[in-house]
Formats: sequence, C-alpha cells, structure tokens
Amino acid sequence: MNTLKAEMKTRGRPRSTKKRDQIMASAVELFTRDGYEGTSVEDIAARAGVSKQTVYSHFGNKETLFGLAVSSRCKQSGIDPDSIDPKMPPEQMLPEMARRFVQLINSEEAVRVQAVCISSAESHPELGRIFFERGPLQTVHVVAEYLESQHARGNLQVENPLMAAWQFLCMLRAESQMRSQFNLDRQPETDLYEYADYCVAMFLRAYRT
Amino acid sequence: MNTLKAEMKTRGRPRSTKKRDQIMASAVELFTRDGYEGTSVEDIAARAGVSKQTVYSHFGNKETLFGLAVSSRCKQSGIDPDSIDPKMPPEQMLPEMARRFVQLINSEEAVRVQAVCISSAESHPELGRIFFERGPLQTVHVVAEYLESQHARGNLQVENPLMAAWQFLCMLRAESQMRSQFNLDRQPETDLYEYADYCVAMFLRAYRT
DNA sequence: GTCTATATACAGATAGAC
DNA sequence: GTCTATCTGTATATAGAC
Repeated sequence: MNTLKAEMKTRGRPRSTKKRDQIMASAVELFTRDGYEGTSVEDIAARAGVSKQTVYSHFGNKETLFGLAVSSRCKQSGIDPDSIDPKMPPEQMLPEMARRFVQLINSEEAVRVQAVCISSAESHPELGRIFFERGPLQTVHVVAEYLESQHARGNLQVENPLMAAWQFLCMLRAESQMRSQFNLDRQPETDLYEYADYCVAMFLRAYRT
Repeated sequence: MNTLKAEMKTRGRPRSTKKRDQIMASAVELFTRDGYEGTSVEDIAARAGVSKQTVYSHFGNKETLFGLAVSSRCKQSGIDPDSIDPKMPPEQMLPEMARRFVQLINSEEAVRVQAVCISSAESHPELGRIFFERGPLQTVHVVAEYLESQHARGNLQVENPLMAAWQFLCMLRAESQMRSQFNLDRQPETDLYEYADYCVAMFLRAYRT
C-alpha cells in the first residue's frame, strides 16, 4: 500500500492532466460561444465537472485561461502548404484551393473563434495578433508563394503576388463569411462552391498570360 | 413668469429629449467600445450625467437600450447611390467608388459597430440582420446596379452583376479591414489607396469587354 | 421626471478541511 | 489536488422622496 502510494508520488507519472484537459475543453467551448464577459468561471467548472477552485489552482485566473483557451484554437494556416503542388497548373490548383478555403472559413468553429478574437481584440490585443498571424497571414503567404511560382513558370502574370493573394482570399470570404458572422441563414454548400468557382474564373481572366 | 411656465408646459414643445439624447450618445459610445456584457447601465448613466433610474425610466431595460443604440449606428449604404453616375465609364467611376469604400470601412466607428454586431449576433440575432441589410447588402446592390448598367452599355462584360459586386467589395476589404478588426497597427492611408487602385485594375482586366 | 437609497443576484477570487 | 463554504465587489433593477 505504502509502496504503491510512494510510487505514484515519486515516479514521473503524468499528473492529473485529465481534469486540466476537461477544463480547457469547457473553456474553449464556452468562451468561443459566449465571449469573455459572457462566460463565468463557475460555468466552465460546472461543464468540466469540477469545482471552481480546481480551475483556479490550475490556471490562476480567468484571463490567463481565456488567453490559453482561445489561442489554442487559432488554427495554423487554413490551406495546408503540403497540399500545394507548384507543378500543377492554376486551372486545376486554384479551384481546389478555393473550395477547401471556403469550407474552412465557414465551419462552425472557425466562425466562432474569429468572432471572439474580433470582439476581444481591444481588451486582449495579443489574441488579435495571434489569430491574424496563425490564420490569415499564413494562408495568404502560402497562396502568394504559389502564385509567384506560377508567374516564374509563365502560367500567370502576377507582378505583386502578395496583393493578388489577398484579392483571391478576400474575394472568397465574401457573402457567405458575412452571413456566418452575422448569424444569418447559411447558404447551401452548392452556392458556396458555385461562387468559389466563379471567383477562380474571374481571377484567372485577370492574371492569365 | 406664470405665463411663460404655462406656455412651456401646455405647448406641444419637445419634452426633455435632451437627457434621452445624452443617454443614447453614451450608450452608443460605450456599447460599441466595450460590448454588451462589458458595459454597465451605471457607466452609461454616469457618462450621460444622469442617474441610473433615469436611464431605466427612458428605456426600460439594458437590452432594449442596447438594440436601439447599436442599430442606430448601422449606417445606410456605405456608397451613396446619388454619387453613382451610370454615364461615367468604369475606368473613372470604379476607382472613386473603391477609395470611398475603403475609407468608410476603415473608419474608427465602422470597425467598432461591426465588431459589436458580430460578437453579439448570437445573443441578438436582429442586430446581425440589421447591420447586414443596412450596410453590406445595400452597398452590394448599389454596386451591382452600376455594373449592370455598364454591361448594358457594352463597357463591361458582367454576366452576374451581383456576384461581381461581392467580389469587388470583398476584395477591397482585404488586409486593412482585418488589421482594423484584430486591433493591429493600421496601414497608412496611401497603402490603402494603392491597394484599392490595384484591385480596380485587376477587376477591369477580368471584366473588360 | 429625476434623484438617492436599496433589494437581490451573481461574479471573481480565497480559506481551510480532507 | 480537490472539494465546500465564504468574502468582497459590482451588476441589474426597483422603491419611494422631491
């Protein structure tokens, strides 16, 4: 008995990360749903099935928990750099990128995380920065790099790849993104894709050699 | 003396709308700065120079005041329809529209109102709808109408004016809009205009006849 | 109509038992 | 480490005097 207890203490065995994880999961869920002010530590504790004090002993205070929870969900680049093939011509590559992108930014979670970052950007400036750098900025650089490669190959004529990448991505956000953000009825997925294809066609007309 | 007093009472002279206006102004200021949960009725009363009870007697409760205050700042169309001249060719009209638009959406107030509408869209769905309809939707229709007229005149070839209008406006939002929303360092105005001009050029290449 | 004073509820954070 | 119980501040909303 004693040996077992001693073992549990002395061994580097993982401490109870279980409750910590439960708290984190609850925090993410509630903060991204109700925002910072709209969420209480008690709510988080209740949803995680622990007491309030347990939350405080793990994270110190509400603000620290908020920063950790939200920034953990600021996803790395929406478009996976590995899915980009510079040898693939724009006529095939761009439609694929476009569809993947509109799907991502219209996902329930992406919309919520973004809304929280926007609404708390003033009181928590680091959150705005983290979201922007891990999300949009990464994505736009991935796209810009691809466009530059196509320019070099003579498939496109893009003098300013970075600006062109902004154009491409921001066009795609468009109406559907707004509808998500403002909590209006969603458009059916087919409409999203139709618009995405329409944007790709327009983009190609403008930058084709 | 008596006559004057009597006059003030009996005449249909505007009742004390002064305090009401002060309360409204304070409410707009604080709600758009700190959001719904982050603003207390007492703050609003203090800033307006009245007591809390005066706020309640005018507006009943916090939620009603919030809806009135924020929706009053959901501006009508960003681009004034009267400033659009269908006889003006796109090469001149679009740059002007573009510059006016980027200036508007990057204004301090526009950014704040939008942030509040996004963050409270879930708890106050009517706000999201009001903002969307009075702002982006109006604007996009104004632009679409112009594009259609140019299509009819043979100046542009735009099969789907509405989609093209979304493309045009969403491209212009772009990086600067995100920087505003996420509370990052602003870009200088010259950069905004440079990007706007770049977008107009790109748009014209894609839709020129 | 407007104020001061108050009722009621709940927030974030801490103390101390186990 | 985790819990229950509690402190302290502040929020919305109301009551009643002037």
